[in-house]
Amino acid sequence: MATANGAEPNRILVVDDERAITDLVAMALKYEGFSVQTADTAKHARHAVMDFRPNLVILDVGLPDDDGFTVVQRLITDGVKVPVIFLTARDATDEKVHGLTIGGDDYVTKPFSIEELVARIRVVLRRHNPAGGSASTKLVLHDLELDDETHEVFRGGTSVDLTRTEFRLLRYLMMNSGRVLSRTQILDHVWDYDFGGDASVLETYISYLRRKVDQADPPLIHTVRGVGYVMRVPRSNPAKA
Amino acid sequence: MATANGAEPNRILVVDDERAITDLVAMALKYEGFSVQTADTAKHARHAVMDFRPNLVILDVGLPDDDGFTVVQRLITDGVKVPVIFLTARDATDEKVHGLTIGGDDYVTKPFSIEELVARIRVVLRRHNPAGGSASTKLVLHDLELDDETHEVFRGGTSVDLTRTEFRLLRYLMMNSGRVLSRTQILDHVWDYDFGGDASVLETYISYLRRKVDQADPPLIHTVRGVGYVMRVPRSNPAKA
DNA sequence: CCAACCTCTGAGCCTTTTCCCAGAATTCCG
DNA sequence: CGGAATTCTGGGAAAAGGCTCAGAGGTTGG
Repeated sequence: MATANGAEPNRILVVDDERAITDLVAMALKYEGFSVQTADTAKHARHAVMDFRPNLVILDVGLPDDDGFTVVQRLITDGVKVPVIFLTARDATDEKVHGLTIGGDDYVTKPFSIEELVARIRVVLRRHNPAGGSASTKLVLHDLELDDETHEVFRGGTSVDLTRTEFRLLRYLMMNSGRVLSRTQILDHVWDYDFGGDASVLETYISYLRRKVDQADPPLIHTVRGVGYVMRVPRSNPAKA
Repeated sequence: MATANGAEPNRILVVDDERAITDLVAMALKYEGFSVQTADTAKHARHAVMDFRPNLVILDVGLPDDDGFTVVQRLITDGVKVPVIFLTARDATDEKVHGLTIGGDDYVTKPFSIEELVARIRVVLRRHNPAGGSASTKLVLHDLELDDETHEVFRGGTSVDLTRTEFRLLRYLMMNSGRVLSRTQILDHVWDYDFGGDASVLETYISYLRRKVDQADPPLIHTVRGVGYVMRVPRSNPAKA
């Protein structure tokens, strides 16, 4: 949840000149329970910061009127202290993309997966919000643990090595444990937004995950035929003697 | 932490006429928990010292209106006693610079790495603040020790020789042990702020470090594929709940 | 001025990961 | 039970990521 038990939702400002990006991100974040505003230029961004007072800014460094670093400098000058997650192009050999992580901010390269972005948002918000921040970075389901910060996964106390995609998929499933997720939903969240491939990858990765983390009893990853997948600890089944 | 369990944060005044420098340093130091103010001339600096009462001043010697040496003399005349870290250009082999450090102060040549500057700050503050300064200068992880003051590194009691870059990299990794650090993050902190190269140099240095300090068992430097690096003593069994 | 040392680059090599495919297995339903 | 739809899984090709080495260029100190 984006809010700590009923408190005000966190406000997030999304700044990018590509409409497709802001729309995509805004929709995803709203669904996550955040309060979202968007801006498409550095100028609008500065106004929005003053006005909207976001708890976090997602900022494209390739803005037409100003680069992201400058925007942040201006904010600091204005006395505004707000964490930033930068969006950078994959081929960012630019000098512009330097020193961005100095202030404890983070960055995500385009194209990204929604899941990845949301995960980063949570990490940054937790770091900057020690108040409600005793919440750990760990997801737990039965004897399966996933630690976002250290990137470690344990099943029944034993460490398991996962690849990046496996890790993201498992995180998404665990975050929504108990809820049945459609293939499309999963694909849209876990894979990069420009993924054009076949949906069967998902099945492959489910298979990988089952082999790596779901050999133990009881199984936690369940197929809902015709619908999708769900993670949960199965209710005790009396049919079995 | 910049503060000893909840005490007042240390105040640092950053004086440089280049806006990019003060911003960069201010951002980094704020994130480290210091309280920071900036000034861009000697005149402003003197006012800020009176006003802000910093515990430490970071002072460019190449100020437009006055050189750093004079600024310090004035402060002494005014009866203000505050440690100073001087910023000098790389080619300043002047005796002047050496003269500057006689008061237990220190100096750092531009361009510097954030990591290096922060390390120096801690050393100077500790020296001038023996009160709360029982914090040791040693970093320890398993049987690996790094002593900031003596610049020595031991693995399993055996001394290891590191070059400057190796040492800085190792220090940064150890300081953040348990946390996965991205390549960009490491580059931003450990390499000089004007470094324009690509991340492959980091891989080279990781390789050097592994050869020099991580041949022993268990390995402490771990690659998190697709993410970055992390130092930790591997655990196959986490604490049970 | 030379020698030693350090930093960074680029290339080659190897490993891992991702993705796609196709056949096997499972489930559903009449 | 049989057939269709759906899901699972192993194989393999292509791409990505990471490691190491040799050497160029720069700096330092004698």
